[in-house]
Amino acid sequence: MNQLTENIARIVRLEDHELKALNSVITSREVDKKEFLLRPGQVCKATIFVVKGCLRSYYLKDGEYQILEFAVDNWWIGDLKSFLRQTPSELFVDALEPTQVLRIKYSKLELLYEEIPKLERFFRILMENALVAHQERIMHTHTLSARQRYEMFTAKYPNFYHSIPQKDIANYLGITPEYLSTIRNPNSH
Amino acid sequence: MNQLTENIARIVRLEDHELKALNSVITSREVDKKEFLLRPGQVCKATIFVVKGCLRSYYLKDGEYQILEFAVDNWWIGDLKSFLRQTPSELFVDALEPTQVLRIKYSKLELLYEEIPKLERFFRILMENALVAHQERIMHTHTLSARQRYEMFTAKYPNFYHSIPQKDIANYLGITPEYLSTIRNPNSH
DNA sequence: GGAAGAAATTAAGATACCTTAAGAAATCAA
DNA sequence: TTGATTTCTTAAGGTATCTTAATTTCTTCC
Repeated sequence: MNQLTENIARIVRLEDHELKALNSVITSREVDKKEFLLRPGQVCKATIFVVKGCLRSYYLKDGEYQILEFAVDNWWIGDLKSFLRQTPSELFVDALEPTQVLRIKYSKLELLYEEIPKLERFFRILMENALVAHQERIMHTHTLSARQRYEMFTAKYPNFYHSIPQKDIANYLGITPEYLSTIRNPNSH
Repeated sequence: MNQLTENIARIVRLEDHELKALNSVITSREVDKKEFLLRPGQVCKATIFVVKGCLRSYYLKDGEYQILEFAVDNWWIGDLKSFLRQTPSELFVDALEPTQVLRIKYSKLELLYEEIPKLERFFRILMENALVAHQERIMHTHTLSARQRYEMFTAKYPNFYHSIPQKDIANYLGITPEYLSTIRNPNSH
């Protein structure tokens, strides 16, 4: 068992032979800080699970970068659209710190779904939960001020937010680093 | 076959007996304009599929309503979080026009997943696609101006946007109806 | 078909957040 | 450790979008 299969086993019960089949398609990798796992134009061939560390995904629009999401311990990342359709990605994925990841290739996962129907269930539930989180994020951007969104962020990632550069947090929240700085200044309250 | 099973059959091939089992848990219903299918506090007991018409989901924050999404022909709606966890909802779901819907109860769907593994695949894929759409919506709110988001909206719902009140489109886009009005004014270009 | 209500428009003043810029602090590389 | 680079802070002026409010247009419903 590794951290990924443990995560799966928390949702669906896998038989020994299923665990074995699953483990045979998981590859491990250490990612250096600032190293890229995906760049625009490449097809996202594998889905990435973070064992320990922090990755981010972002894209370029009019020369500016925009972060889509962070992935910390026990979460998944990649370019979902590119992965699902095996089409060229529009996202960068890189590491904010030295990070250990596990990966499953698209081609292997497709076969595995046939072999292990419970894996299909796991990913259905994973996608459902991710969708709920995205809906909540959309609600927060519509209903909360920049300051409130920052407070939500620090509450959601209490162990991580100090190791993510402030300008990246600001970018993720959709504000400028200068404005985040004024928000954080206690005199601004 | 109905419009829902046709939609499913486009993604996964169902045997006759599976179709039959599926159809036995689908209930049909006409919804009047302004009629509610869900209110905060209620548990979202069924997932809703729109055959024809238009529903919306929204919530109240500080006395203001905020639309989360619209569902038009061939799309699904509800309070996903409430549905998945069978906990009290925070959302309203109501009809913007007379709408025909099909519904599947949570309790029935849970059983059906055991009986028809292909249904699990269908919903995995449905959730994946919805997640991609939500990611794109988040990217657009961060990268596009209000005017560009409005143009995306009319391009995405060419057959529907004129039947949705402008104030609701504005609300969905996260702007005021007054501002949408000035954006739409050709003199503002 | 007309009255009452709701939605859309227009405009003026207000505000949250942005841009630019410069200095201070932290991090990185050698 | 030190110099170079990146990040963070502070502040002043600017812009997209909001608020309020008044007017017009569109719906609803009896």
